Amino acid sequence: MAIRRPADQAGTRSAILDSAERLVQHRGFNGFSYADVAAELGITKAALHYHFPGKAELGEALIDRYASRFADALAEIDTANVVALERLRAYANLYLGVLRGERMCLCGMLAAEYQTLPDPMRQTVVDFFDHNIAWLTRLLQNGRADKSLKFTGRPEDTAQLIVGTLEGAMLVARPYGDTAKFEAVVTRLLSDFGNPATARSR
Amino acid sequence: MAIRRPADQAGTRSAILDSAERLVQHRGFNGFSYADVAAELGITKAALHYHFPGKAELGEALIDRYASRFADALAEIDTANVVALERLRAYANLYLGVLRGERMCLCGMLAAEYQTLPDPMRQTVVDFFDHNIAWLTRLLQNGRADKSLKFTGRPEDTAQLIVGTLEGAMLVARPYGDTAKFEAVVTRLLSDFGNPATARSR
DNA sequence: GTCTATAGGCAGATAGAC
DNA sequence: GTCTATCTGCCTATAGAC
Repeated sequence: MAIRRPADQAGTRSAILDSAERLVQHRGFNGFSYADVAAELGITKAALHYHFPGKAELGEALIDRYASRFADALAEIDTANVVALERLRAYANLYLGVLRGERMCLCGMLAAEYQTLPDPMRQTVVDFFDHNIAWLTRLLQNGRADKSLKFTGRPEDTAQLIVGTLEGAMLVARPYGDTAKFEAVVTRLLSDFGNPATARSR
Repeated sequence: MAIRRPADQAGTRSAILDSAERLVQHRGFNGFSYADVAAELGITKAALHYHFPGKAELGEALIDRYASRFADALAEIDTANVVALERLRAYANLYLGVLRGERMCLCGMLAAEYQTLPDPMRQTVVDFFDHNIAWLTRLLQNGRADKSLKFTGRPEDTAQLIVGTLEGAMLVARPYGDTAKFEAVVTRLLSDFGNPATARSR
Protein backbone atom coordinates (compact mmCIF):
# COMPACT_ATOMS: atom_id res chain seq x y z
CA MET A 1 0.00 0.00 0.00
CA ALA A 2 2.63 2.50 -1.08
CA ILE A 3 1.74 6.16 -1.31
CA ARG A 4 1.05 6.92 -4.95
CA ARG A 5 2.73 9.94 -6.33
CA PRO A 6 3.56 11.00 -9.87
CA ALA A 7 7.16 10.08 -10.56
CA ASP A 8 7.94 13.61 -11.64
CA GLN A 9 6.91 15.15 -8.36
CA ALA A 10 9.38 13.23 -6.24
CA GLY A 11 11.93 13.41 -9.03
CA THR A 12 11.76 17.14 -9.55
CA ARG A 13 11.61 17.84 -5.86
CA SER A 14 14.81 15.98 -5.15
CA ALA A 15 16.50 17.36 -8.25
CA ILE A 16 15.72 20.84 -6.95
CA LEU A 17 17.15 19.95 -3.57
CA ASP A 18 20.28 18.50 -5.16
CA SER A 19 20.88 21.61 -7.24
CA ALA A 20 20.08 24.07 -4.45
CA GLU A 21 22.25 22.16 -1.98
CA ARG A 22 25.23 22.29 -4.31
CA LEU A 23 24.69 25.99 -4.91
CA VAL A 24 24.34 26.86 -1.22
CA GLN A 25 27.45 24.88 -0.28
CA HIS A 26 29.32 26.59 -3.09
CA ARG A 27 28.04 30.17 -2.99
CA GLY A 28 25.99 30.51 0.19
CA PHE A 29 22.29 30.94 0.84
CA ASN A 30 22.46 34.63 -0.07
CA GLY A 31 24.60 33.85 -3.10
CA PHE A 32 22.18 31.75 -5.12
CA SER A 33 18.73 32.39 -6.57
CA TYR A 34 15.70 30.52 -7.86
CA ALA A 35 16.88 31.53 -11.31
CA ASP A 36 20.16 29.63 -10.80
CA VAL A 37 18.36 26.43 -9.86
CA ALA A 38 15.80 26.80 -12.64
CA ALA A 39 18.52 27.31 -15.24
CA GLU A 40 20.44 24.29 -14.00
CA LEU A 41 17.39 22.03 -14.23
CA GLY A 42 15.98 23.52 -17.43
CA ILE A 43 12.67 24.48 -15.84
CA THR A 44 11.16 27.84 -14.90
CA LYS A 45 11.25 29.69 -11.60
CA ALA A 46 7.47 29.33 -11.34
CA ALA A 47 7.82 25.54 -11.25
CA LEU A 48 10.15 25.86 -8.26
CA HIS A 49 7.54 27.85 -6.38
CA TYR A 50 5.12 24.97 -6.88
CA HIS A 51 7.43 22.62 -4.97
CA PHE A 52 8.76 25.15 -2.45
CA PRO A 53 6.56 28.20 -1.85
CA GLY A 54 9.48 30.40 -0.87
CA LYS A 55 13.21 30.42 -0.38
CA ALA A 56 12.77 29.93 3.36
CA GLU A 57 10.87 26.66 2.85
CA LEU A 58 13.45 25.46 0.37
CA GLY A 59 16.16 26.27 2.88
CA GLU A 60 14.43 24.35 5.63
CA ALA A 61 13.99 21.30 3.41
CA LEU A 62 17.66 21.56 2.50
CA ILE A 63 18.86 21.43 6.10
CA ASP A 64 16.37 18.69 7.05
CA ARG A 65 17.57 16.42 4.30
CA TYR A 66 21.23 17.22 4.95
CA ALA A 67 20.86 16.59 8.69
CA SER A 68 19.09 13.28 8.22
CA ARG A 69 21.70 12.13 5.72
CA PHE A 70 24.40 13.15 8.19
CA ALA A 71 22.63 11.27 10.98
CA ASP A 72 22.57 8.16 8.81
CA ALA A 73 26.30 8.54 8.18
CA LEU A 74 26.97 8.77 11.92
CA ALA A 75 24.92 5.62 12.57
CA GLU A 76 26.84 3.89 9.79
CA ILE A 77 30.14 4.91 11.39
CA ASP A 78 28.99 3.44 14.70
CA THR A 79 28.16 0.07 13.16
CA ALA A 80 31.22 -0.11 10.92
CA ASN A 81 33.85 0.83 13.50
CA VAL A 82 34.55 -0.56 16.93
CA VAL A 83 37.56 1.49 17.97
CA ALA A 84 36.74 5.06 19.01
CA LEU A 85 39.78 6.56 17.27
CA GLU A 86 38.70 4.91 14.03
CA ARG A 87 35.22 6.38 14.43
CA LEU A 88 36.77 9.78 14.89
CA ARG A 89 38.83 9.31 11.75
CA ALA A 90 35.71 8.27 9.84
CA TYR A 91 33.93 11.36 11.16
CA ALA A 92 36.71 13.61 9.87
CA ASN A 93 36.52 11.81 6.53
CA LEU A 94 32.88 12.91 6.17
CA TYR A 95 34.14 16.47 6.15
CA LEU A 96 36.97 15.65 3.78
CA GLY A 97 34.46 14.19 1.32
CA VAL A 98 32.50 17.44 1.35
CA LEU A 99 35.62 19.53 0.80
CA ARG A 100 36.75 17.26 -2.04
CA GLY A 101 33.51 18.17 -3.83
CA GLU A 102 34.71 21.77 -3.59
CA ARG A 103 31.93 22.44 -1.12
CA MET A 104 31.71 23.92 2.32
CA CYS A 105 29.71 22.05 4.98
CA LEU A 106 26.10 23.17 4.43
CA CYS A 107 25.58 24.12 8.06
CA GLY A 108 28.99 25.73 8.36
CA MET A 109 28.06 27.95 5.45
CA LEU A 110 24.68 28.72 6.98
CA ALA A 111 26.35 29.45 10.32
CA ALA A 112 28.31 32.24 8.63
CA GLU A 113 25.09 33.65 7.17
CA TYR A 114 23.12 33.00 10.35
CA GLN A 115 22.14 36.61 10.99
CA THR A 116 20.41 36.93 7.63
CA LEU A 117 18.67 33.55 7.58
CA PRO A 118 14.87 33.29 7.60
CA ASP A 119 13.76 32.58 11.14
CA PRO A 120 12.59 28.97 10.65
CA MET A 121 16.03 28.00 9.31
CA ARG A 122 17.94 29.21 12.34
CA GLN A 123 16.90 26.61 14.87
CA THR A 124 17.48 23.86 12.33
CA VAL A 125 21.10 24.93 11.91
CA VAL A 126 21.66 24.95 15.66
CA ASP A 127 20.03 21.51 15.94
CA PHE A 128 22.52 20.15 13.42
CA PHE A 129 25.46 21.26 15.53
CA ASP A 130 23.82 20.04 18.74
CA HIS A 131 23.39 16.62 17.21
CA ASN A 132 27.02 16.49 16.11
CA ILE A 133 28.29 17.63 19.50
CA ALA A 134 26.12 15.06 21.28
CA TRP A 135 27.36 12.23 19.07
CA LEU A 136 31.00 13.25 19.53
CA THR A 137 30.53 13.65 23.27
CA ARG A 138 29.28 10.07 23.55
CA LEU A 139 32.14 8.86 21.40
CA LEU A 140 34.67 10.67 23.57
CA GLN A 141 33.13 9.37 26.79
CA ASN A 142 33.26 5.79 25.52
CA GLY A 143 36.78 6.19 24.21
CA ARG A 144 37.97 7.56 27.50
CA ALA A 145 36.24 4.78 29.43
CA ASP A 146 37.84 1.99 27.41
CA LYS A 147 41.13 3.92 27.31
CA SER A 148 41.30 3.99 23.51
CA LEU A 149 41.20 7.81 23.46
CA LYS A 150 43.35 10.23 25.45
CA PHE A 151 42.24 13.78 26.07
CA THR A 152 41.92 16.29 28.88
CA GLY A 153 38.94 18.19 30.26
CA ARG A 154 35.22 17.80 29.64
CA PRO A 155 34.14 15.63 26.69
CA GLU A 156 31.62 18.35 25.68
CA ASP A 157 34.40 20.91 25.30
CA THR A 158 36.55 18.55 23.27
CA ALA A 159 33.54 17.74 21.07
CA GLN A 160 33.10 21.48 20.51
CA LEU A 161 36.80 21.72 19.70
CA ILE A 162 36.57 18.94 17.12
CA VAL A 163 33.54 20.38 15.32
CA GLY A 164 35.07 23.84 15.39
CA THR A 165 38.41 22.63 14.09
CA LEU A 166 36.90 20.66 11.21
CA GLU A 167 34.50 23.44 10.19
CA GLY A 168 37.22 26.07 10.47
CA ALA A 169 39.83 24.02 8.65
CA MET A 170 37.37 23.59 5.76
CA LEU A 171 36.56 27.27 5.78
CA VAL A 172 40.19 28.31 5.59
CA ALA A 173 41.35 25.56 3.22
CA ARG A 174 38.70 26.19 0.56
CA PRO A 175 40.03 29.55 -0.70
CA TYR A 176 43.34 27.78 -1.34
CA GLY A 177 41.59 25.00 -3.26
CA ASP A 178 43.94 22.76 -1.35
CA THR A 179 42.58 19.71 0.44
CA ALA A 180 46.10 18.86 1.65
CA LYS A 181 45.93 21.81 4.05
CA PHE A 182 42.76 20.33 5.51
CA GLU A 183 44.19 16.84 5.70
CA ALA A 184 47.28 18.08 7.53
CA VAL A 185 45.05 19.66 10.18
CA VAL A 186 43.02 16.47 10.56
CA THR A 187 46.15 14.37 10.96
CA ARG A 188 47.48 16.80 13.52
CA LEU A 189 44.14 16.88 15.36
CA LEU A 190 43.76 13.11 15.52
CA SER A 191 47.36 12.53 16.57
CA ASP A 192 46.57 14.15 19.91
CA PHE A 193 43.95 11.52 20.71
CA GLY A 194 46.00 8.45 19.93
CA ASN A 195 48.15 6.37 22.21
CA PRO A 196 50.78 8.73 23.64
CA ALA A 197 53.38 5.97 23.41
CA THR A 198 53.36 6.29 19.63
CA ALA A 199 53.27 10.09 19.56
CA ARG A 200 56.53 11.98 19.31
CA SER A 201 57.01 15.38 20.85
CA ARG A 202 60.36 15.58 19.08
CA MET B 1 54.33 69.55 5.51
CA ALA B 2 51.26 67.44 6.14
CA ILE B 3 49.03 66.52 3.22
CA ARG B 4 46.06 68.83 3.28
CA ARG B 5 42.70 67.25 2.99
CA PRO B 6 39.22 68.43 3.92
CA ALA B 7 38.37 66.98 7.32
CA ASP B 8 35.13 65.56 5.95
CA GLN B 9 36.83 63.46 3.33
CA ALA B 10 38.91 61.42 5.74
CA GLY B 11 36.08 61.49 8.25
CA THR B 12 33.38 60.20 5.93
CA ARG B 13 35.68 57.67 4.36
CA SER B 14 36.55 56.04 7.64
CA ALA B 15 32.96 56.29 8.89
CA ILE B 16 31.90 54.36 5.78
CA LEU B 17 34.56 51.75 6.43
CA ASP B 18 33.50 51.44 10.07
CA SER B 19 29.87 50.93 9.16
CA ALA B 20 30.54 48.57 6.27
CA GLU B 21 32.99 46.54 8.33
CA ARG B 22 30.45 46.03 11.07
CA LEU B 23 27.79 45.06 8.53
CA VAL B 24 30.01 42.58 6.71
CA GLN B 25 31.15 40.93 9.93
CA HIS B 26 27.53 40.71 11.04
CA ARG B 27 25.66 39.83 7.85
CA GLY B 28 28.27 38.98 5.25
CA PHE B 29 29.45 40.73 2.10
CA ASN B 30 26.40 39.50 0.18
CA GLY B 31 24.14 40.38 3.09
CA PHE B 32 24.64 44.15 3.19
CA SER B 33 24.07 46.94 0.68
CA TYR B 34 25.11 50.51 -0.01
CA ALA B 35 21.64 51.46 1.18
CA ASP B 36 22.38 49.93 4.62
CA VAL B 37 25.57 51.95 5.04
CA ALA B 38 23.97 55.13 3.73
CA ALA B 39 21.04 54.81 6.13
CA GLU B 40 23.36 54.19 9.07
CA LEU B 41 25.42 57.30 8.31
CA GLY B 42 22.51 59.51 7.25
CA ILE B 43 23.93 60.16 3.80
CA THR B 44 22.90 58.99 0.32
CA LYS B 45 24.11 56.04 -1.71
CA ALA B 46 25.49 58.45 -4.30
CA ALA B 47 27.86 59.88 -1.68
CA LEU B 48 29.23 56.41 -1.03
CA HIS B 49 30.00 55.96 -4.70
CA TYR B 50 32.09 59.13 -4.55
CA HIS B 51 34.39 57.55 -1.93
CA PHE B 52 34.26 53.98 -3.24
CA PRO B 53 33.32 53.62 -6.93
CA GLY B 54 31.90 50.14 -6.45
CA LYS B 55 31.26 47.47 -3.85
CA ALA B 56 34.41 45.63 -4.94
CA GLU B 57 36.61 48.64 -4.14
CA LEU B 58 34.88 49.11 -0.80
CA GLY B 59 35.49 45.45 -0.04
CA GLU B 60 39.17 45.72 -0.90
CA ALA B 61 39.60 48.77 1.31
CA LEU B 62 37.82 46.90 4.08
CA ILE B 63 40.21 43.96 4.02
CA ASP B 64 43.28 46.18 3.65
CA ARG B 65 42.41 48.19 6.72
CA TYR B 66 41.45 45.09 8.70
CA ALA B 67 44.65 43.28 7.76
CA SER B 68 46.87 46.21 8.67
CA ARG B 69 45.11 46.64 12.01
CA PHE B 70 45.56 42.92 12.62
CA ALA B 71 49.24 43.15 11.72
CA ASP B 72 49.64 45.96 14.24
CA ALA B 73 47.99 43.82 16.88
CA LEU B 74 50.39 40.96 16.16
CA ALA B 75 53.39 43.27 16.46
CA GLU B 76 51.98 44.58 19.71
CA ILE B 77 51.64 41.02 21.03
CA ASP B 78 55.28 40.36 20.16
CA THR B 79 56.52 43.37 22.11
CA ALA B 80 54.20 42.89 25.09
CA ASN B 81 54.80 39.19 25.67
CA VAL B 82 57.99 37.24 26.08
CA VAL B 83 56.65 33.75 26.68
CA ALA B 84 55.38 32.00 23.56
CA LEU B 85 52.36 30.48 25.32
CA GLU B 86 51.33 33.93 26.48
CA ARG B 87 51.60 35.23 22.94
CA LEU B 88 49.37 32.40 21.81
CA ARG B 89 46.86 33.28 24.49
CA ALA B 90 46.92 36.93 23.43
CA TYR B 91 46.39 35.83 19.83
CA ALA B 92 43.31 33.85 20.82
CA ASN B 93 42.06 36.87 22.75
CA LEU B 94 42.05 38.90 19.54
CA TYR B 95 39.44 36.50 18.22
CA LEU B 96 37.51 36.56 21.48
CA GLY B 97 37.29 40.33 21.28
CA VAL B 98 35.77 40.10 17.81
CA LEU B 99 33.23 37.50 18.93
CA ARG B 100 32.30 39.58 21.99
CA GLY B 101 31.26 42.34 19.58
CA GLU B 102 28.84 39.78 18.11
CA ARG B 103 30.93 39.72 14.99
CA MET B 104 32.56 37.03 12.92
CA CYS B 105 36.19 37.50 11.87
CA LEU B 106 36.02 39.62 8.69
CA CYS B 107 38.19 37.26 6.69
CA GLY B 108 36.49 34.17 8.09
CA MET B 109 33.21 35.57 6.85
CA LEU B 110 34.72 36.40 3.48
CA ALA B 111 36.25 32.92 3.28
CA ALA B 112 32.74 31.47 3.45
CA GLU B 113 31.62 33.77 0.65
CA TYR B 114 34.86 33.34 -1.28
CA GLN B 115 33.28 31.90 -4.44
CA THR B 116 31.08 34.95 -4.93
CA LEU B 117 33.65 37.62 -4.08
CA PRO B 118 34.80 40.14 -6.70
CA ASP B 119 38.12 38.95 -8.07
CA PRO B 120 40.36 41.65 -6.54
CA MET B 121 39.10 40.76 -3.06
CA ARG B 122 40.04 37.11 -3.27
CA GLN B 123 43.80 37.38 -3.14
CA THR B 124 43.57 39.85 -0.27
CA VAL B 125 41.64 37.32 1.82
CA VAL B 126 44.21 34.62 1.14
CA ASP B 127 47.01 37.04 2.02
CA PHE B 128 45.40 37.66 5.39
CA PHE B 129 45.49 33.97 6.24
CA ASP B 130 49.00 33.58 4.89
CA HIS B 131 50.19 36.35 7.16
CA ASN B 132 48.54 34.80 10.19
CA ILE B 133 49.94 31.36 9.43
CA ALA B 134 53.42 32.80 8.96
CA TRP B 135 53.30 34.69 12.25
CA LEU B 136 52.04 31.61 14.13
CA THR B 137 54.62 29.39 12.46
CA ARG B 138 57.44 31.64 13.70
CA LEU B 139 55.90 31.72 17.16
CA LEU B 140 55.68 27.93 17.24
CA GLN B 141 59.25 27.51 16.03
CA ASN B 142 60.55 29.83 18.70
CA GLY B 143 58.42 28.22 21.39
CA ARG B 144 59.64 24.79 20.46
CA ALA B 145 63.25 25.95 20.39
CA ASP B 146 63.12 27.47 23.88
CA LYS B 147 60.99 24.56 25.10
CA SER B 148 58.14 26.79 26.25
CA LEU B 149 55.71 25.14 23.81
CA LYS B 150 55.06 21.44 23.29
CA PHE B 151 53.55 20.13 20.09
CA THR B 152 54.08 17.43 17.49
CA GLY B 153 54.65 17.61 13.75
CA ARG B 154 55.41 20.54 11.47
CA PRO B 155 54.93 24.06 12.87
CA GLU B 156 53.11 25.04 9.64
CA ASP B 157 50.49 22.36 10.18
CA THR B 158 49.96 23.34 13.78
CA ALA B 159 49.65 26.98 12.73
CA GLN B 160 46.99 25.92 10.24
CA LEU B 161 45.28 23.97 13.01
CA ILE B 162 45.23 26.98 15.32
CA VAL B 163 43.79 29.37 12.74
CA GLY B 164 41.24 26.77 11.68
CA THR B 165 40.20 26.03 15.23
CA LEU B 166 39.77 29.67 16.17
CA GLU B 167 37.86 30.56 12.99
CA GLY B 168 35.69 27.46 13.25
CA ALA B 169 35.00 27.88 16.95
CA MET B 170 33.81 31.44 16.25
CA LEU B 171 31.68 30.27 13.36
CA VAL B 172 29.94 27.61 15.42
CA ALA B 173 29.67 29.59 18.66
CA ARG B 174 28.02 32.65 17.10
CA PRO B 175 24.63 31.07 16.33
CA TYR B 176 24.42 30.16 20.02
CA GLY B 177 25.23 33.72 21.04
CA ASP B 178 27.46 32.06 23.59
CA THR B 179 31.05 33.22 23.98
CA ALA B 180 31.56 30.61 26.73
CA LYS B 181 31.48 27.87 24.08
CA PHE B 182 34.30 29.66 22.27
CA GLU B 183 36.30 30.21 25.44
CA ALA B 184 36.03 26.55 26.38
CA VAL B 185 37.52 25.59 23.03
CA VAL B 186 40.36 28.10 23.43
CA THR B 187 41.18 26.81 26.90
CA ARG B 188 41.17 23.26 25.62
CA LEU B 189 43.31 24.20 22.61
CA LEU B 190 45.92 26.06 24.64
CA SER B 191 46.11 23.39 27.31
CA ASP B 192 47.73 21.06 24.79
CA PHE B 193 50.64 23.42 24.29
CA GLY B 194 51.47 24.02 27.91
CA ASN B 195 53.91 22.25 30.13
CA PRO B 196 52.82 18.59 30.15
CA ALA B 197 53.72 18.35 33.83
CA THR B 198 50.77 20.56 34.69
CA ALA B 199 48.36 18.93 32.22
CA ARG B 200 46.20 16.07 33.40
CA SER B 201 45.19 13.24 31.10
CA ARG B 202 42.95 11.90 33.87
C1' DG C 1 3.20 20.07 -12.77
C1' DT C 2 4.87 23.32 -15.70
C1' DC C 3 4.34 27.17 -18.45
C1' DT C 4 4.01 32.65 -19.81
C1' DA C 5 3.60 36.96 -18.12
C1' DT C 6 4.09 40.20 -14.85
C1' DA C 7 4.09 42.56 -10.45
C1' DG C 8 6.79 45.09 -6.92
C1' DG C 9 10.91 45.75 -4.72
C1' DC C 10 15.70 46.40 -4.01
C1' DA C 11 20.26 45.93 -5.82
C1' DG C 12 24.52 48.47 -7.69
C1' DA C 13 25.52 52.26 -10.35
C1' DT C 14 25.51 56.97 -13.08
C1' DA C 15 24.42 61.97 -14.56
C1' DG C 16 24.31 66.32 -13.41
C1' DA C 17 22.82 70.19 -10.16
C1' DC C 18 24.44 72.56 -6.04
C1' DG D 1 31.37 66.24 -1.22
C1' DT D 2 26.75 65.54 -1.21
C1' DC D 3 22.46 65.85 -3.20
C1' DT D 4 18.09 64.42 -6.40
C1' DA D 5 16.66 61.77 -9.95
C1' DT D 6 16.93 57.96 -12.62
C1' DC D 7 18.51 53.67 -15.05
C1' DT D 8 18.98 48.86 -15.62
C1' DG D 9 18.92 44.53 -13.94
C1' DC D 10 17.92 40.85 -10.89
C1' DC D 11 15.42 39.30 -7.02
C1' DT D 12 11.27 36.74 -4.82
C1' DA D 13 6.76 35.89 -5.68
C1' DT D 14 1.94 35.46 -7.84
C1' DA D 15 -1.95 34.87 -11.35
C1' DG D 16 -3.84 32.29 -14.53
C1' DA D 17 -3.54 29.39 -18.93
C1' DC D 18 -2.41 24.69 -20.48
